[in-house]
Amino acid sequence: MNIRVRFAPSPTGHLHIGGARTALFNWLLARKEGGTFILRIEDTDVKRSSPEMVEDILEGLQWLGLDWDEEPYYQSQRFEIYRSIAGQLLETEGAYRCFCSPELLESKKQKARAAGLDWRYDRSCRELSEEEIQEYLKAEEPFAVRFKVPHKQKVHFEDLVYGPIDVETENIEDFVLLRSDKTPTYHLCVVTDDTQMNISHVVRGADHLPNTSKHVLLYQALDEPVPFYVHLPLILGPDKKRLSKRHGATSVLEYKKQGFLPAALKNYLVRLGWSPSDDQEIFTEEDLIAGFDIGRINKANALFDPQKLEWMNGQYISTATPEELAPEVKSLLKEEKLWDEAWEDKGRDQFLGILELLKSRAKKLTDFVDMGRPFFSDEIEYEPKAIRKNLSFADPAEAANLVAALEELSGAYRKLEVFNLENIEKILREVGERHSLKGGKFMGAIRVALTGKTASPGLFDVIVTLGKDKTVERLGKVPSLLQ
RNA sequence: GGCCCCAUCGUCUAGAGGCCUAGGACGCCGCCCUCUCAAGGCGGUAACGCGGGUUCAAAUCCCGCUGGGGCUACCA
Repeated sequence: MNIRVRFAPSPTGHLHIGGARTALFNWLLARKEGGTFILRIEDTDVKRSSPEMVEDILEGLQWLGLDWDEEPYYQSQRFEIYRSIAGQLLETEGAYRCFCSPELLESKKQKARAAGLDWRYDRSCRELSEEEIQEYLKAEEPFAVRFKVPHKQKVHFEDLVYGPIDVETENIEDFVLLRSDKTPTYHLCVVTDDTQMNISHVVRGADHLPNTSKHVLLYQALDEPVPFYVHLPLILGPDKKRLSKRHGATSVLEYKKQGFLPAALKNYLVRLGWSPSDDQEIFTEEDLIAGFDIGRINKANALFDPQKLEWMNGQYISTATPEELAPEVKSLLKEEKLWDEAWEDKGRDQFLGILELLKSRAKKLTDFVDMGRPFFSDEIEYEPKAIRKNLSFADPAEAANLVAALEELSGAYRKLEVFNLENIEKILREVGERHSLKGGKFMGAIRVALTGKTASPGLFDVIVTLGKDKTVERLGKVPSLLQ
């Protein structure tokens, strides 16, 4: 079977977590089966769609590496096609003209609601006589085209995730296909396009489950084959509510900005609603494509957990090589004005060494900037907390002792020919002992002097990486920092 | 309200009648490693919503309830 799937976002909003997951599942299915993944921009709502959002969606997909086949389709360029299908349905009496004005419908709706009744279009235009219709037409009354939902029938379809679903047509409204301004609605467009684009599997969010019966009816009226349906459980916010701006409803590009890796985000997303047959959590892209299986998609909605995403991202950063991380970190450093072109050539090894030191500690790419500041910049920010903890002494004698020890250490380092890990540690421990300073205490003070922080990579690594000159210089600043 | 869907640790999930004393992952807690913080290693915490059936046997099948979600637009 020739698998053709589509991701069909509406550019009325950003490409958010939920949309990205839908795109990912479509993409995985296509790539696994050697099928085709197409992108279709559903911009039929001219008022609410915007080119900026189209741009956001394309960029987001590109960032995630969800490459589409064929040129993207834009529904706004296909209005004539939808109109002709609507015309066809009018002819075959699968649809009818509705002359009710939106205002009239709104007031009917209000009234019904006030009376505590549930409202569905009352089909008052469905039985209009030919004369009445001609009269309206002659008067150039605007009309919408509504689908003629068959009476007392059962609509049935099989969803590959949710199984068999049956709905009584009595519960389905005569929905609008063409608005009175002649623009087509979603229902008409999806069915038309999925048919014309030969879509084999409709993979979309479960929020479309109630729409599906309408679509099946449309296929039947058009005498077209119904595609396979694969509805995906919804991703809800940590508060069990629909994804909102506070969590995942922001653009995936926001995650990029926050220092997430596309591979990590994809990996996290794929586990929302899908699980492998074993306990694997981290997947290479090849694993994912090979192991993806519609049969293992879950039915229950999932809650978005930012903590697990961070963990996942940290895993990807930890296992990445410094070379792989370098380009991303470079651009972040550039933004912060911390980038030095020397890192690209003669300082390259040192730069990579810094990344190596930090990567197991970083959860996000932006952490390289925060944690790496002492290495990338000479302007050290001394955390007040760090000074308080490691450079504060009630007893002046203690402070003097520390200063003396640091002076001795600086002197010894200055004279040190081979400034390597082994020698550095040996000297430091000796000096500490000579001044009766406990290892932790001494090193804590040095850590603050060198990095301004309470936490850093291993101190000896820091010293070697910083190099003799910077180490000595920073150690010399301690007296002015003491409290 | 009506219609549709769903229901295993706080979260993501494994589980397709006996393999379940319910497994893994995140988080949280503790220990180890240790110069701090991570990473890593080890251990712990914690769940089958409730009630009826069916069956020798039910987390797994059926029904009801409860709870949650979605849809209910001339939005998509």
